[in-house]
Formats: sequence, C-alpha cells, structure tokens
Amino acid sequence: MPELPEVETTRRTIAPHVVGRRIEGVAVYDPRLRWPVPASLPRQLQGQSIAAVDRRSKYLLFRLGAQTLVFHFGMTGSLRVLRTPSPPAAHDHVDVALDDGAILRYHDPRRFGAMLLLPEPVAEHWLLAALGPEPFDRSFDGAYLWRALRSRTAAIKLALMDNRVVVGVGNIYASEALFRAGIRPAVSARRVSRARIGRLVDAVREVLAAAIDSGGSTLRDYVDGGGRPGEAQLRHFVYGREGLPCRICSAPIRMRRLGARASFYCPVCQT
DNA sequence: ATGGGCACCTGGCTGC
DNA sequence: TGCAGCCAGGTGCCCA
Repeated sequence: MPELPEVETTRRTIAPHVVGRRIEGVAVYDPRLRWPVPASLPRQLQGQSIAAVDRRSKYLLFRLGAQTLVFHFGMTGSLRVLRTPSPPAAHDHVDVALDDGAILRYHDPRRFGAMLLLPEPVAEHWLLAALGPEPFDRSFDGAYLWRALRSRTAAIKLALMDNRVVVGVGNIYASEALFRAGIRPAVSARRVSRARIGRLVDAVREVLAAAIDSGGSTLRDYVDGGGRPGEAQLRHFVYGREGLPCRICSAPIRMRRLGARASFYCPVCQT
C-alpha cells in the first residue's frame, strides 16, 4: 500500500478537515489490526483536540498535545473524511467523530495497519526511534547515503527500502528511483559508485515528489482523504511493467525477485 | 550489526 | 462454475 507519497497525500487531504477540531467520540468496529486497538482508546481520545497532522516515515501523526494518535496503513490501510455519515462497511475498523459532524474512518482489509495512542515525545517511541532521515530532509544527501551504504553487501534496492537508511521508500518507488538513477536493483549497495549514489538521492526525491503531485499510486486499495484514487501509477516507468517497452529505449522491462519482492528494471537503461 | 526468510491477513486473478 | 495456487503498496521478528 501506501508508501510515503500516499501517506503524505492522505495527510494533505485530511488536515484541512481535522486540524483544530475536537474528538467527540470513537467507535471501534473491529480492533484486530497489527496490534489490537486498546479497549480504552475511545475513552482516552474523547474530548481531545487535534492541533496538527504530521507525517514521519509512513506514519501519520495526529498531535493532541501530551499524546499523539498514530496511524500506519500497512499494505491496504486508508483513512478518509466522511462529511455525511454512512454505516460502516466490510473492513471499516474505526470511526473518529469530530465536533463538526465529520467522521474520520479507517479502512484496512488485510489488517497490517496500526492505530496507536502514544505519549509525547512520540519520536522517541521504539517504533520511530531508529528511523533514518526523511528523503526531503537536508541531511539526506549523497555524502550521507554513501556512508550509510558503503559497507552494505545487500542489493541496493533492499538497502534503499531499509527504514534505517532512509524512510518512506517502498517497493514501487525503490524500483522507480533506481530506474531514474540508471542503477540495477540487484547490484550490491557497496559497489555503487559515489557519483551514482549522488544521482540516486536526487532520483528518490524526484520520484517521490512527482508521485505526491499525482496524488499517490492506486494499485488496488489506496484512496486519499477524500476517497479519491491517485494517478501516479499511470506514470510509472518500470513498476508493474514487465514485458512492456521501456518508455525511454523501448527494450522490454524485466522483473526479478529480491527478498521475495518483485523488482522491475530496464536491462538497457540500468547497469 | 547485517542478511535472509517467514509471518501476519484478505481478496483478486489465473489456470486447470 | 469451482477451486487451488499465487500474488499484492509493509515491517516486526527469528535465526544464522
């Protein structure tokens, strides 16, 4: 599901509806997520006001003051704002009712997602504490990535998807960024030259920024805070395009598995 | 510390 | 039409 662009698009589409609002009540229809939604959560959330909606990695953070309501969407999670109430459907897990009548509804068929209420500073919670830099942060540059990868023997694509190296890059955008940088996904990370690592930093930023501009990628489940699908999947150069002609050189796109994840590349544009 | 593989769960698609 | 098998955007955890 959601990689950084999808979580960020959700954040942007939801924030105008929820910032400054007070939580009237919470209904949990099915607490079975990656970690069970605590029975005490509705009582703890009731009456709290949402000061801001932030994102860290693929986590969405609703700042409540002393606590933060944290969502992770796993593979199939989505969060949307309902302006007019409707009865919960299959896989709708939680409704958060706001003081203006809007409903924040969490939907997650595969239930790999999470909903947690954590004390501030939430950045120090073990789930977030070991995360690497944000891709748009200044600290994520060629020098940093070179240092982070120079001793890593794993495939460059797997290293790029390692949250300790850089956050937010999942299976779609790892393939897309490596295509843009001209690097084959299976190459050992430490064997990629310093110059190409620099190009990869730019490629990661460009790919993620373009996907955010397109409202994220919708392969199956993803919708933004308004319930709308994204369009970034229409602009993928390699992901999901095995056998189709490369958009640059027309060579057939190839697929191979790395760490059990499908990885797509152009055998001509990437070396 | 790093790497590899599995597990968690549901639904959609393919091929027999 | 039915059904088994495979696959899917993530990541925590176990073992080498």
